[in-house]
Amino acid sequence: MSTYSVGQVASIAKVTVRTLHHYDEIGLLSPGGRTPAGYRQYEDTDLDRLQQILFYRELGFPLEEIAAILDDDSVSPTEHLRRQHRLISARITHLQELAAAVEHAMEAQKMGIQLTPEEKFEVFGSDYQENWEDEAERRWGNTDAWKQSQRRTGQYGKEEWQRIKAEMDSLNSRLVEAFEAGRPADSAEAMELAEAHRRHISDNFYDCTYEIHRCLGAMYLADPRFTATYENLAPGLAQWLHDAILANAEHRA
Amino acid sequence: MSTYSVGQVASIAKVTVRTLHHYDEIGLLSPGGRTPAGYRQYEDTDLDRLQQILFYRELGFPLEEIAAILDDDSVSPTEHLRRQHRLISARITHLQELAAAVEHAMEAQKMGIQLTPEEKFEVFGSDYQENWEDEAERRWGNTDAWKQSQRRTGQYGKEEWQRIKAEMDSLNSRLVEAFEAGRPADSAEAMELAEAHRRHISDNFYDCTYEIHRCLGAMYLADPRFTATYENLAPGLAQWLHDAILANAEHRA
DNA sequence: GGTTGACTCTCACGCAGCGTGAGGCAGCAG
DNA sequence: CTGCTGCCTCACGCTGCGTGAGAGTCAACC
Repeated sequence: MSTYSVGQVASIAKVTVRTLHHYDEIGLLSPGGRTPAGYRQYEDTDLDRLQQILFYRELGFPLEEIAAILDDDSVSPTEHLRRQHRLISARITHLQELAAAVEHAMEAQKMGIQLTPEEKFEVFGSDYQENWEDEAERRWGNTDAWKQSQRRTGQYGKEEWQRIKAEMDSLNSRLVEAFEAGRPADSAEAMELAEAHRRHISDNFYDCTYEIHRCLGAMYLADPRFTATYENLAPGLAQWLHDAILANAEHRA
Repeated sequence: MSTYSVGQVASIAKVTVRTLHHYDEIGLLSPGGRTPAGYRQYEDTDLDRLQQILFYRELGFPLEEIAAILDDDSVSPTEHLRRQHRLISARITHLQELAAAVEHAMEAQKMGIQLTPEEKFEVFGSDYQENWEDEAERRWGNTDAWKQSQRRTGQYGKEEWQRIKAEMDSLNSRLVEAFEAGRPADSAEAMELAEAHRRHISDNFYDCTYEIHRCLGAMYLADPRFTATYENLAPGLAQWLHDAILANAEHRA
């Protein structure tokens, strides 16, 4: 088994020596051994690991995350490769969307059309990273709702979640208000709130059709995980919201 | 011509307020004006520029370079779009090479072939003109998403939840078994498991009609909070369970 | 053996691109 | 006039290295 010095590894992998030092420092990639003089000696297994590191780095993962991924013994090398392939594909898809958006912009410019502010930034929401914990995709990655929500939520940072939560809270307080004011669930106001609720989901998670929204309404009554949320706000609210969602779906369909 | 506050721009373009402040600080994107109180007021042209910035940023350009590119008056807007398209295409090509390399590695692994060190890193160097050092695009909200979903389920009575969970686990392992044995989703076995699933919900949570069960099946695909559960058990299980639930509902109705 | 030049080591500071408060004013609702 | 939300300006912190400084190491050539 041959060994390599930092410089050799650096030139093979096309990274700088400093980078290798850094990876050693933070424990991401420590060489198999050292010479008596203290020179780092990398082995073939270290090269393999470095390759993996560079793959994930190229895909935008922070080094800490990469360490966690690679040190997870429950994942076989083959699975790693599959995962990488999946991630790359996702990234490619995203870039293709970007390209399409650029083409779109070119056409709009030619025709002298003005895009709305929201339109202009649509593509930036979609992302290429996904939760490496769930080994999903391939066969069923074509279900749109899943793809969408996964793509979107995966990219949300703290501020996004705070924003979503803030929107949710404001929506909820409006729900409570209308409910406590005694508005019937099939009133115009209630239906509008239900519609806002649906849009909130569509905007932030996945395309929520009336069909799916109806299902959600049923869940709010049926599943205690959801019921608790609304019943804590106001007793009877879960039922009321459910009815409002139904009325709204009926009304718009 | 309408104007926008930092917060509005931030939510439209899906960047943080801090980012906009930063771009203002370094002179990359200064708002068209300020209110008497010092509030930043962005105009439509600022939004256009921001869009360009985000494009180039996504492609890994350092901000300083982006400023130089955008402030070069000798380049027409149309030229910019064309350039962006070229850059995106180049990046896609590179990623496709990466993907091919991964496939190559997978084959080598299957066959038990050892790649030479140089071979392993070939793709990382392949000279392509621009400096594609991917600046770390670190937006990583997944953990928060996960925490959120955890928090919701945490609202139960503990003991009861444990019993239910035990039952659920046993049911799940039977699902995994059947799924990994390759049973089709419309087989008798699959449908019976789906029926058991429905009964488990009926017994422990709520009256789960076939109608609601169908909804649940859809939710398992659409909502990541549910999907994660099943996909973690076995990749593809969410889809399979969804199909089995549908088949069962069809069958009994 | 001595010298040279390429290579390596360990600090240690610097820089980009923001994240994340702290502390304080602005503007509107009740 | 009080409270809430959004905005402001510092200013320090973090990641992922780049870039020397100062010193030891190694193989080669004289």
